[in-house]
Amino acid sequence: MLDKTFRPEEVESRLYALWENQHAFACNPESNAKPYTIMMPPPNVTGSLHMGHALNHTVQDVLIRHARRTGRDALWQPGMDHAGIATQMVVERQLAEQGIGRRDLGREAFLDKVWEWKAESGGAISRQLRRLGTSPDWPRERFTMDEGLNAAVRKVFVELYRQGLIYRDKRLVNWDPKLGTAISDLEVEQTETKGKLWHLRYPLKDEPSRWIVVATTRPETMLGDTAVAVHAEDERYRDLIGKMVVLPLVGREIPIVADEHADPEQGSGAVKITPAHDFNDYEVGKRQRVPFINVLDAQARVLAEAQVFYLDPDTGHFSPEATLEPLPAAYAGLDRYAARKKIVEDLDAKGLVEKIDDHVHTVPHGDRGGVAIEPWLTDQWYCDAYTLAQPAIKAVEEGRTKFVPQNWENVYFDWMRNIQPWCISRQLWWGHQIPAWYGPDGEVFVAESEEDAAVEASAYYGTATALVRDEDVLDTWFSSALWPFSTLGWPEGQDMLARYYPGDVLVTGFDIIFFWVARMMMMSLHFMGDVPFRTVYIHALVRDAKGQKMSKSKGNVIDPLELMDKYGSDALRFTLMSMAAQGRDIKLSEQRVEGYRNFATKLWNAARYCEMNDCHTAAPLDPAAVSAPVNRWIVGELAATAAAVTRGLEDYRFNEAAGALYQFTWGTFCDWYLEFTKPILAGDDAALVAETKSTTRWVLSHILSLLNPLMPFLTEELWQTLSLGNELPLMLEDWPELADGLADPAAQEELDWVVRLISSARTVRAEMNVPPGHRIAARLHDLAEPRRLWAGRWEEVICRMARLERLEVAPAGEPVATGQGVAQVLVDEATLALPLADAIDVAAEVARLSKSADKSLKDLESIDRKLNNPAFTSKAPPEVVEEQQERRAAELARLEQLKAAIQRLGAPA
RNA sequence: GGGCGGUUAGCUCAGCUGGUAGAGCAGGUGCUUUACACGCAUCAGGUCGGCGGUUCGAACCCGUCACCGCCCACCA
Repeated sequence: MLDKTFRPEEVESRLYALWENQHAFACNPESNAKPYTIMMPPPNVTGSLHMGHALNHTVQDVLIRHARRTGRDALWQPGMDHAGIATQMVVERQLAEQGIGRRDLGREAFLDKVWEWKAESGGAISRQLRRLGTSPDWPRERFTMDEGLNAAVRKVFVELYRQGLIYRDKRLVNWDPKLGTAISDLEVEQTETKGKLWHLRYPLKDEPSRWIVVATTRPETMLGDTAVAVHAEDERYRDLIGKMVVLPLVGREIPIVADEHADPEQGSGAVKITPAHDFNDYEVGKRQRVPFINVLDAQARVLAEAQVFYLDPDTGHFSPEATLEPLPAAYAGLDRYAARKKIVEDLDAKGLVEKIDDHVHTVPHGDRGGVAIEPWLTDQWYCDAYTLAQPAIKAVEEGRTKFVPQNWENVYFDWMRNIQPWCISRQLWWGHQIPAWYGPDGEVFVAESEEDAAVEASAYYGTATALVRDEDVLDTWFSSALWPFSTLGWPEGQDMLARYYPGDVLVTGFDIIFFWVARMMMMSLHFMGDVPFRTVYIHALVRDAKGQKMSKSKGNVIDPLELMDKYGSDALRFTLMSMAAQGRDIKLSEQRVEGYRNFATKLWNAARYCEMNDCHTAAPLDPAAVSAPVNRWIVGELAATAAAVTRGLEDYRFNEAAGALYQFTWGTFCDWYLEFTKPILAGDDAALVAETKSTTRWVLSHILSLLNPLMPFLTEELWQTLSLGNELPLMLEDWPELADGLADPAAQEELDWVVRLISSARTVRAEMNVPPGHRIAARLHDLAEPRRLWAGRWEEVICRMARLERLEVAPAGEPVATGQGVAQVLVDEATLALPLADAIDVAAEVARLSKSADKSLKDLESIDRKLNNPAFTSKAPPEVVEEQQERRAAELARLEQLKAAIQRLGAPA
């Protein structure tokens, strides 16, 4: 006998082990079945399961479990991402606790530490994903730094380099001074910051008593100023264009130039130009051909000597070597903020600070390190994303890859059509080291191995020459971009690729459309010649109550593991599926999870009831051959539910699949069918009992089967405990495919009528405050017998109603019961008279019926307004008009009945 | 500045092709009805953000305004 409640903690690990032992998650490359592929977005090796993962992986698991059960050869490719910056930060932080810096260890030893860390604590998340019940093909798990994937990365890098799509360039990058690395545009977050706007006086060279005022939010960068720009049309400064100013504190002579960048409306209208420390100034510097002067080191401290670079106007490249120029010793080694303070003080002391305004502006910050980004002039590797983007744009335009919901395509297009060069090098150690080697003269040799590079170098130099490998590693997203094919063995093996590429669907949140989806599209199209997946399903982001992204640093995380401990994985999964239709945000409430835990318990108890009544051992059912109306009805309802669930899963409308199951299981099967059939099971019509038990078993089995992808543990446990299948676990059983035509409209209408009759009777009881135990000798009048399937079998209805409602229904045909003590219930053409004797308050009953009559009258008027409107009858489709006419007739009849009922109570209608 | 999404019951949200506004939770009332109190029954609760338009008919389509949120760009 089943326990009273489902205890997930006792079931989940046992069933999960069972599935894994039976290789139930494995794809089968040998089979003839049509493949179905989902590439798991590889979680960070540092990650722990958060709500976003839970949603993302539940969606994928539901899809893959459904595909598997519809006979597809399903591959859910799992894996993990090495997460360059995140992982290196974790390990560095641990080392820092022991007072060790990564440079103390050196590259090799540090990387050993990272691998050690990965072996010990990396991959906690894959255990947590198991906890969630996910069913990827675990033995095929890949890591972005597996040797096979490393080879793919090297090959892609080398090929793109040879095709001119990867190149090295000196330009301004987003530099994170805390992490000491370049980062891409996407890793920069704009943060609104309260700052100051300093108005500084720059004296003219020829007239030292006269000055031009520039406004800046970053006074410390003045050390690298190489011009002052004003607008050509600006009357205030027109006469100054072409004159020189002497840069205070530094003494450098710099020109006042006319440039469109200067906006007369902003600041003082004159803007200092620091081409090596500001992206706009960089462009101005190129236009005005002024020097680019770097004044900061990698930690954003002021240099002792500025590095001056000149741009060659012909080649567009910088001078390879910097010319050094001394900077004031007072600032050397100061952090940029300390330097700012001191520089402002020193300028003020000289009377060169005109004014200081409060100023709110947005400042770029690194998304990992959290410090302000420094635009910094360095040599980095770039990928020509523009060229790679063109086929990726076309593929979506042509519908070879579709976004669901489709509106995300616009986001994708906007970004792709304005795509910038992708900075792919990072000054980190953990990651794929760039396969580039330098000769003594700086000549670069890009090759898949050191040996190959050496061969190229000797050819180039004419003799064997020592090479030094580029120290940088690649952006983590570079290897992620190859994930759809690198995990399938590219470039070595082609078999898995041929079978499982391209994937069917990619499931992800919109926050990584740019980071990942776009780049997979670009790389896959370039190297595989085909899209990486046919569909991109974009789900909502799970946020906190304020709409903030959940993050550990904000401390606003709801932990899915805690929810699973408390309510079970199935409840969490079902909750997430029920909410999957929402817009962009999911605000998760624990109450909701609790509600679906209750749903799990409800189903559990329905199964327990079936077990107690030996329904689980009943004979198999041919659903087309059922005869009793109540059984025909539930079979039809189940068939409709199955169709809704299948449709929901196929259309990525998970909430509808979940909703249909919830509604049917609780609201139809438990609330009505099981109650209807209790008297049957207690009766002595052996054939009817047998059919009802078989039907009950059949419906329960189908509920479990349809619910299985959403609630794999509970359904599997019941399936196996009650022996509802044969040897196969439920997760490998065929998906229910029900024949058309199981719906029986007559039975449906009949049962619907009974439901309404009983509900109405209950309402009367409740509103009239009839004591619960009070039995009522009710009478049913005016039944249109020919319409009723059960016209000759009233005992069934009586039996049910007597049991459920403590009514004793007299056979039809007896005179209408009237009088002061009789409440009346109308259901379609029939009237149920409930003699309540002293229990009833006549005035209250009249009021109740009058309220119904009023509503009926109002509805009738509203329908009449429509029908009396010639525009409606002439323009609306005939079926809509007809529908309204039918409604009118029904409403009119109901009104008459209500009036009659009120009259029978002795009150004027 | 450009774009996207949202505004429906007290709360969280569904509502697909325009045709009688829904669910869960919370709330009120009543139930030791032998599957389930993680339950059963029942009730109440709505100007579908405002205004205008299209339409026979608008929560839904169009315009506009307000507020909330997100993305991109810029920010002297």
